[in-house]
Amino acid sequence: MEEKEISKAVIRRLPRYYRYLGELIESGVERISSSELSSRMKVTASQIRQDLNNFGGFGQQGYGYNVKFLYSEIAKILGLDKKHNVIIIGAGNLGHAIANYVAFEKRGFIMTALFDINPERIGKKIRDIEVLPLSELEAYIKENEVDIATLTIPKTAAKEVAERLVNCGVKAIWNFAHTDLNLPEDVLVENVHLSESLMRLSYNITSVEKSREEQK
Amino acid sequence: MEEKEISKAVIRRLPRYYRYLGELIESGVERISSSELSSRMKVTASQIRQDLNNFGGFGQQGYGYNVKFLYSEIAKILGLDKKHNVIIIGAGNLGHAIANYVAFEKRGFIMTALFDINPERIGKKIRDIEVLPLSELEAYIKENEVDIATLTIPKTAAKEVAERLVNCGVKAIWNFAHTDLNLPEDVLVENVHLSESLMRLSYNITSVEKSREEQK
DNA sequence: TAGATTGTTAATCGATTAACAATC
DNA sequence: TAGATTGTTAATCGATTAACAATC
Repeated sequence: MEEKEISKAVIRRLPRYYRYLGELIESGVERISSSELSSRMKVTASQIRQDLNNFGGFGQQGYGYNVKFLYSEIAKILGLDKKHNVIIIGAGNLGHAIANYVAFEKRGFIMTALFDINPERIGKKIRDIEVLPLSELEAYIKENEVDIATLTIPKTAAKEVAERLVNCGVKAIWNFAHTDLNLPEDVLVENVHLSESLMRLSYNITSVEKSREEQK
Repeated sequence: MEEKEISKAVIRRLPRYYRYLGELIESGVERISSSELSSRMKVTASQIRQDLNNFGGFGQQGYGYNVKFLYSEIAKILGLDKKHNVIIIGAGNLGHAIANYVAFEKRGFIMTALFDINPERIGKKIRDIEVLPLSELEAYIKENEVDIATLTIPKTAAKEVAERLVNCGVKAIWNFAHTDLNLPEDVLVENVHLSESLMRLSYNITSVEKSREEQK
């Protein structure tokens, strides 16, 4: 009913609020004002209050925000109160790194299987997650619930595999391949383009150098 | 002299233009109009022209843009025409993945060394990049030019190592640790927070589910 | 109650899109 | 020359910040 349509900018900031609140809990802080959080996170207090109020009034006038309560509310908003089964296509180093990262499980992301085409990798286990042959992808998805498919394969294979996933009904893809996947609108794609990230850093290095030269 | 101050939004899009232009070159396209590129990239033609004109007039009225020329101009803007020496702190799976990704070298990012504290990893080689003990970090940086330091270590170690890097004069950090580094203003930090990316995907999954429920 | 701080409206700022004159 | 398409200005849209009344 209340369709306010949350902007991407707000969503981009939510996980960061969540992370800071988690740290506050660890250090035993029970309540926090938007201005105190503002100085820690280096964003304006106004923005914090605006962002949070997109989802409801989590604070209390004169008091601020209860850290634990706000933390759990943001968890709900982000869907971290639900389990998500995640498969990983591509059991190379990057696939390994993600499968090994146990903190994901804590947030409800359960890594259930890896897939690869390399016979040497098939059958091996990472933690207790088995590496299956890519040829069994469809059969696996038919028998197991898959909420998120992670693509850690070269870009040459990515588009084809993505289509196979979509044909099996997978609705969310975490894409590490260096390419855009052109998929139907109802399929959610979250891209992690490492090379683009590195180029942005390179851009900033370059523009600092240029402005230093100009000062001479 | 001409300090227009390019917005972050523009910089975020530049590597994507670069990628598409690279693909166009590969498929033999010699020239392209902003509207043709617009339909491929799913951004407005107006935005493409605005973005590019921040850096100069690369096109020609009535013709469009020469693909190879524009590609090489964007490369220059991104600093890809210069070599950047990159070290990697943390020779785990993620560090391995990055060290193994040869496409970075093509763009001028030369991986020169890995560092780790785990004795089992020290001395090993990835391609021909050696894994050195973290204790030698300072000595290495003194003797070798390091343009970018990559942090692929747990967040507990990240802040301390980042400070060591800054003390040695490193001016750019590519940070994969799940934490913010609070460093001096003149140190450039590019964050890759994988868990935040996964949470954004989870948010979108959740909000699709919610809107489906509301429709009932 | 007085002080603190939120929730929310209004003002500002910046980014995107539209339009069109310039020009190849 | 006529047609196409850029470069650029102006209009619109959206996001951020400021301000303050509501209220704990």
